[in-house]
Amino acid sequence: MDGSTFPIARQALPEAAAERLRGLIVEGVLAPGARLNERELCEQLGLSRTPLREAFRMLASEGLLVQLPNRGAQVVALSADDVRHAFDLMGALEALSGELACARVTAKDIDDLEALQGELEAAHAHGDLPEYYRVNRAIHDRLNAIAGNPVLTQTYKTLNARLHALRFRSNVNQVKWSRAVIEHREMLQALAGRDAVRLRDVIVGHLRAKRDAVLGEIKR
Amino acid sequence: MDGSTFPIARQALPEAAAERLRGLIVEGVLAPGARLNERELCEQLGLSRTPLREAFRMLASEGLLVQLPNRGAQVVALSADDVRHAFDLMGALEALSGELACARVTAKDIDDLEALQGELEAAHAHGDLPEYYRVNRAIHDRLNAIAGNPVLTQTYKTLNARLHALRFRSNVNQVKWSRAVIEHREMLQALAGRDAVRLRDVIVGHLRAKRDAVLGEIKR
DNA sequence: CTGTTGCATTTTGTATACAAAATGCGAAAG
DNA sequence: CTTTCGCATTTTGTATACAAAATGCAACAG
Repeated sequence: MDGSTFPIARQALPEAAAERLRGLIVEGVLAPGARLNERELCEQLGLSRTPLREAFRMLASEGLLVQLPNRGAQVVALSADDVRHAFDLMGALEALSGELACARVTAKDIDDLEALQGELEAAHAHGDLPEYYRVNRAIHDRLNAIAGNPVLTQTYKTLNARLHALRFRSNVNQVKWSRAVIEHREMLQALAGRDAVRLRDVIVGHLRAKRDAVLGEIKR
Repeated sequence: MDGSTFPIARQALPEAAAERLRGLIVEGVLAPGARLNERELCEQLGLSRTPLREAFRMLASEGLLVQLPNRGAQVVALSADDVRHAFDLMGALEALSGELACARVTAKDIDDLEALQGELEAAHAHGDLPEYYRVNRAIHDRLNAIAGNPVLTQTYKTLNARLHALRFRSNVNQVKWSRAVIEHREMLQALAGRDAVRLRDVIVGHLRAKRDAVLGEIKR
């Protein structure tokens, strides 16, 4: 056995369908509130209703879909309160990531994060918002990985998918954007100094600002 | 329409099955690592494989089951590390509950919690461990409800189910038990004084102690 | 006696068939 | 002209049928 056996498991249809749908929801192709027709999706995805419905159940458990009795599934539409609540929780999750990371972070981790911070500031300087979001996400994911808590990571990823479903890739205003960059630098400093208390404060503040920015965009 | 229409939706088979299985897993009737035979469960629950499999997907998303390719579902068996990680996350969730609760708690809430605290101390005095666990859970659930964050509540409940699946209803030792009662009183004091910072510290410490107690029991 | 191979049986994964509920539209009544 | 009722169609929910993979056991080779 050389490990190169075909891992193309042909029984992963529900997982594959869920993954695909997750992408479509997060990218906004399937808009919030959109109703999902089973037959239609079956044809598009090339599978039958049984595995598709199992995928629906998974996504519903993740909070990306809501299933109405006898009326099928639809993409979740978050209210302003939902967003507020989700961001509050996200703040607690990321704060925990930071605390745990302080106890485990290595010199290489810091180097990598400083490189990412450089990319972040470059994206900011160029006004390249998509790139900024990409690097931002990479930083937060990296911090989460350093924390080394798979249960936390799973919870974080699930909640993140729900929030990304908002498509809040809106233009934040310049002042808030600059603030966010500064907060990222502060995060990195606190982490480098293994200052868990300060890191927690910075992260919670960072998420609070992000929450308010998103809520402001939503109101429009 | 008087609202008394039959809410016995006959299409809730997957939910009903999931609810039932969740109970069996949490109660320990279905032991960690146990493999679930679809046919067998179908007969016992009185339904066909289609809705049962949808229930499996839900429970797997909640982390109560693991599904192996072509080898069905089995009850999750948490490692010591899993328990450690789950409790660390639980600490962060409950700490957030406490912080949010400080900002929303009413006089009546405090009264109710003080009554529960009395029940808790009575259970402790009588050495009634099951009753202690019941009241303990009631207190934590109440705190969570006061926080008023449904996203948090959902996450909390799901994680709680996973931990209860451990059946750590083992006898904690007297010293730790007494400490827990004291910590509960401190929690209540901090909440009554709307001291979010102190409440957070007490809760995190409380969960850390609980985590270590459970880990100690597991090692046996 | 031990280990492996091949086959029968069981179990899982997917597709399809059938029943019940919801939906949409047109006709009829007010 | 609006509203409501009824029916045809669509869509969802569940059961079953079929295919592929896994499992267990017995026979055989070493």
